[in-house]
Amino acid sequence: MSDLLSTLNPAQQEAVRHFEGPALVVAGAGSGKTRTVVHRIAYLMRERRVYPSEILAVTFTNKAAGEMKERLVRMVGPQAKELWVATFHAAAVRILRVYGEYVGLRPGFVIYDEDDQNALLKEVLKELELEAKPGPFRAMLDRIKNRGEGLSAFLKEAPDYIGGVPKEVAAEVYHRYQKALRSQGAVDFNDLLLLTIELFEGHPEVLRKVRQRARFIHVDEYQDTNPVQYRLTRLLAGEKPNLMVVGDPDQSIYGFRAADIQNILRFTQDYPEARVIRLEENYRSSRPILQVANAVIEKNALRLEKVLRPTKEGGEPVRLYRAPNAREEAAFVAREVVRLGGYQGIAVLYRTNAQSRLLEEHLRRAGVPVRLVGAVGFFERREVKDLLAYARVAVNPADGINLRRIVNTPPRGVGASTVGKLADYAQKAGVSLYEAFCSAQQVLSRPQPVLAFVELLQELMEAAFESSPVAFFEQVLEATGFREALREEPDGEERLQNVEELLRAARDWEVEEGGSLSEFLDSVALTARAEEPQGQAPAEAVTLMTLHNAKGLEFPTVFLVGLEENLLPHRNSLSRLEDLEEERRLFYVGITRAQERLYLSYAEERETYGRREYTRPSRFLEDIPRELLWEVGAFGEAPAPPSHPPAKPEKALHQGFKGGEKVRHPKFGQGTVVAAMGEEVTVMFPGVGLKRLALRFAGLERLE
DNA sequence: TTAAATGTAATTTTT
DNA sequence: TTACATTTAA
Repeated sequence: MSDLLSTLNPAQQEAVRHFEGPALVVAGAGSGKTRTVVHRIAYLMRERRVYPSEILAVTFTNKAAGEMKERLVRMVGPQAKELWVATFHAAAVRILRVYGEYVGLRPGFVIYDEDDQNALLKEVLKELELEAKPGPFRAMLDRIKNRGEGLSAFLKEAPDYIGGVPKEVAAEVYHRYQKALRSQGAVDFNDLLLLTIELFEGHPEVLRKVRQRARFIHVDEYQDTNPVQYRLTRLLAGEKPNLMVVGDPDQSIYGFRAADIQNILRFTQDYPEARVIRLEENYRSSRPILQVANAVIEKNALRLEKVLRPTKEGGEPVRLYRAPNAREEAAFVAREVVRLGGYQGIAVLYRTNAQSRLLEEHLRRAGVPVRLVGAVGFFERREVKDLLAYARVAVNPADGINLRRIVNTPPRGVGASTVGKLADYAQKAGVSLYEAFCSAQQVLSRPQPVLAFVELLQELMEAAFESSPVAFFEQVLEATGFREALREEPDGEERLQNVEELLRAARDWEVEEGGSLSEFLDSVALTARAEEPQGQAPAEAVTLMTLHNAKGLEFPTVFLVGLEENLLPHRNSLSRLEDLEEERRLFYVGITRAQERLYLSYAEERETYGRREYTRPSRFLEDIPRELLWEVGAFGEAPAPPSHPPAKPEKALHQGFKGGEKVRHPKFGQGTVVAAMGEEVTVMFPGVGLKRLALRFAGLERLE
C-alpha cells in the first residue's frame, strides 16, 4: 500500500523504507519526525511482514510514548497494541518486574523518586555522622550512576575532597546509599537501567528472550541518551542491529543530566554501515523564523551539518524588543498578548523559572489567563506524596523513607525523637524501621501511639492486596482523618482539591490501564512530573514555561524573553565550551518552537536576588544578521527609533578570530573556530576533534 | 512536639 | 527577593 509513502517527502520516505541494519535519522525541528517513525513502523508491519511483537520504540517521555502509540493505533488498528512503545525506564521496569530476582531485587520493589533519594542520602550522612550538605554527594551519586562505570572509575577522576570530606569517605557514602536502597527494597531511576544491563550481561538467556521482543528497535531523541542508555541500546541491538535512532544534536539540551551529545555524533563510527538520513524540510515555522534559527545554530561546532528548509511561504519578520528593564519587558509581552488575542496559541519562554514571576504578574494584571507549566508537578505536591507514601509502605513495609514520611502525617503524637529512638533500635538490632515499630513495646515507655499506627498499617497492607487503588486511598483518608487534618492547614482547600485530583487520577488509571496498587505506583513513579490534571488549568491561556519544558512543543506565537548575558547563556555555563554550545542550542530550541510569529526581547536592567543589575544583550543575538530582525518599540508595531544594534559584548574577548570562522592549522588542517578568549582559541577540526590552541603558537591561517 | 526565627543559597530537570 | 532548611524557643 503506497499510501504510507505518498504523503511523505523523499527523505522521510527513505527512512520509512529502510529495512534491516542501523540507521541514523537526523531530524531537524519540525521536520515530521514522529510521523516518520510512525509510518516506518507501520511500513515494517504491512510491507515487510514484521510482527508487531518484534518491534520496540523507545521514547524519553511517557507523553511521547502515548502519542506514538495512539497514532499507531489509528494507522494500523488494534494490532498496535502488540507493539512495545515505552520509555527506557518503563521498559526496564517491565523487564525487572519479571526477572528482577535474577539481580537481587525482591518482587515488590518500589521506585524511589528524587525526594526519596535525597531523604535516603540524608539518612546515610547522618548515620555516618557527617555534617556535610547533601548536595555534593547527590551530584556524586548522579555522576556515578548516570555513567554506569562504577565507583572505582569515579574515584580515579574525582578530586580528593567531595563535599568537604576525603573521597574515600565519600565512597563510603555511596556504598551505604546503595545498601540502604536494597535493604529497603527500593531502586532509584538509574538502578532501573543499570540493573537491566546487569541482568542482560549476567543472563544471556534473558537477553535473548528480550531481543526476540525487540528485533526492530527505534530510539527517539537519541541526542539525549546518557551513557547508560547508550549501553542498554547497544546491548539490546546486538550483533546485527536493526536499530534506527532518531534525533537532532542541535536540540540536545540535557547535558547537565548526563545526556551525551557524542552518542548521536558518533553513531556512524559505532555503526560504520549505518545509513544516514537527514530530515531538513521544516513544516512548522515560517521562513524568517527558520533563517534566524539556522543563523544561530550554525555557530555551533558540535553538530551534524544541517539546514532547516522552509515549506511555508511568507511570514512576518522576527521582532526584537529592547526593554529598559525587566518590568517593561514583561509589560511589553502583556500588551502584545492583549493586542494579538487568541491566548491559546501563545507561549512565553524563558531560561529560568525565577523569570516567570514578573511575567505572570503583568499578564494577570492585563487580564490574561496564564498557564504556568512545570513549577511543581502534581505528583510532587506534599499532600499527594503523603498519600502515595501510605500506598508505598503498604506495598513494601521495608520502605523506611516513606514510613518516616507518614508516621506523623497527620500528626498522631509520634514525633522526631520517638522515631529517632526506634531508628536507633532498628540499627542495633539489624532490622527494618517497620520491624522496630512493631517492637515499640520494648523500646518506648509510651508505645501506645506507635502500636496504634502499626495496627493501622497492617490493615492497609491487607487493603493493598485486596482493594483497587481508589478503594485503598479512600480507606487511608477515612482511617487517618487526612481530610480533616488538611482542612486545618493554610491553603487547605487547595490541598484538598489535590487529594480529590489524585483520586480522580487513580480512577482514570483504573479505567484505562487497570491493575494492582503496586502497578499504579509504578505508573506514577514513571510519569511523575508529567501532565497537570485537567481540573485547574484554564482552557484558553497563555503558556509560560522554561525553554527546557518547551522542547517538542509548538506555538503560533512565541515570546523568547531575557536574552541577556548571564541569563542566556546562563552565568554558570560561560566557562565551558560544551556548556556554551548547549546554551545556544537552548536558544535554538526556543526559536524553533514558533510557527508564525516570534518575538525576541531583552532588558537592559534586571533585578537578580533583589539586586539591580545592568545587563548586556546575549551574545547569541549577534549571531543573527541585522536584516533578519525587526526592532520594535515599546508599543509593538512601530519600528523602534534609532537604536543600538544588538550590542556587542563590551570588550572583544577575542583577538582577530571569531566563532564560526574557518581556519587552517598546519597539523590539524581545516577547522571551525568555536570560541576565542584572549590568547586562546578553541577550534573544531572535523575528524580530529576540539582543540584548544594558544594563538601565539598555533600558526592559524584564516580561510575565507 | 510544634512554631517562630534565623541562616543560606539561588539553572535547566524527559524518568 | 524568596524559598527552604535547620536551629532555637515556647
